[in-house]
Amino acid sequence: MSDRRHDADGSGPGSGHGRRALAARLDWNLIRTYVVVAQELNISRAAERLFVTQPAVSQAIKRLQGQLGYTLIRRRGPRISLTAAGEEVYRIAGGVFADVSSLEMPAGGAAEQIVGRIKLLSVSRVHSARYDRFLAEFHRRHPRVELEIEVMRGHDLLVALRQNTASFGIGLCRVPTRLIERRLIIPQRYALFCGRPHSLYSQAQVDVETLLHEDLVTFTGDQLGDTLSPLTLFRENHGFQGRLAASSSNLEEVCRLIRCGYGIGFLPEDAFRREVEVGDLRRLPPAEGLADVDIHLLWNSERPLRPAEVVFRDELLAAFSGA
DNA sequence: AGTCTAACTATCCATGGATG
DNA sequence: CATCCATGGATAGTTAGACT
Repeated sequence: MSDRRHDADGSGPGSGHGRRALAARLDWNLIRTYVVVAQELNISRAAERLFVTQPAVSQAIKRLQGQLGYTLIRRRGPRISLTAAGEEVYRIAGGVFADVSSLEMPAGGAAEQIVGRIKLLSVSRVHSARYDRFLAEFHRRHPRVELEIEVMRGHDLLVALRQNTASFGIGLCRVPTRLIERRLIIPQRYALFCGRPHSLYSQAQVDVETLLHEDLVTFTGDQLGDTLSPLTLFRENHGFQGRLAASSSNLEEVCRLIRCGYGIGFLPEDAFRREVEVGDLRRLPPAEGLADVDIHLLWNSERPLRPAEVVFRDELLAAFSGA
């Protein structure tokens, strides 16, 4: 959107004579779009990552080729591939984005004093005393590193990391995923809960058999069988037959629905201890919990990390290494 | 299945006239 | 002279349907 109508200098794309320098007329948004296409080698997937439709990406590539004056992508039946020029543009664009990223760190930052900004995407209710201790210690050691934390759904978090819009993610990533590096940091155990209005809340003795026919409150992700699928497996293995009474993709809302008596539901045990203590929730059997759904530190494997990000990652992983 | 094309809509922004 | 507002051109987006 940055350079509309400014090509109205009488020279069409690729016309050669009397036009402004490439750097002045190039629409950098098109480069960003192209980088995603080159990574995905699939226009539809690139469109998904960029939150636009497939034709929008197709047209953007055409415009970029028009501005550059040469072909970047060739079609082979239903597939696309990069031309030699396309490979070169991708290589150069990667360097440009790394350089632009480094602008976020003020020039001349003292070598011994790490300066910069870290944008962290996190799923809600990450509960870990060690994580809190790390954040406190990190701030004490690097007071000039600014930290921004944005809470979002697990799936959105992965999409945002692939788009390179944040430094790191703190979230679920059960299986290796394209473009995402992951390191386990916080093991998390899910257990069954019910709320105060639920009939089981005040029942003296509750066994697992009783639970099998209760209505369920679940994560939307659980229904889709993605990041929380160990819970789906558990549900199948134990033959839960209750109907789905309510669902949400947001942990807080799942907790609210359970608290309001919609049914029994799975929640991360440590994150909701407080609700149990104040009597809003009751922890149900089995005592050993249901499934482990671990929290990972996540980042884009193709992102060139800035100094503050390298320090953050290394110190976080060190803080979580060992028992 | 994946991509392209055509037709249409939405948005941005330069321009110019009206107004205080 | 500054500000506001209407207008119109250019561009980027969308959907629907055709093409490879």
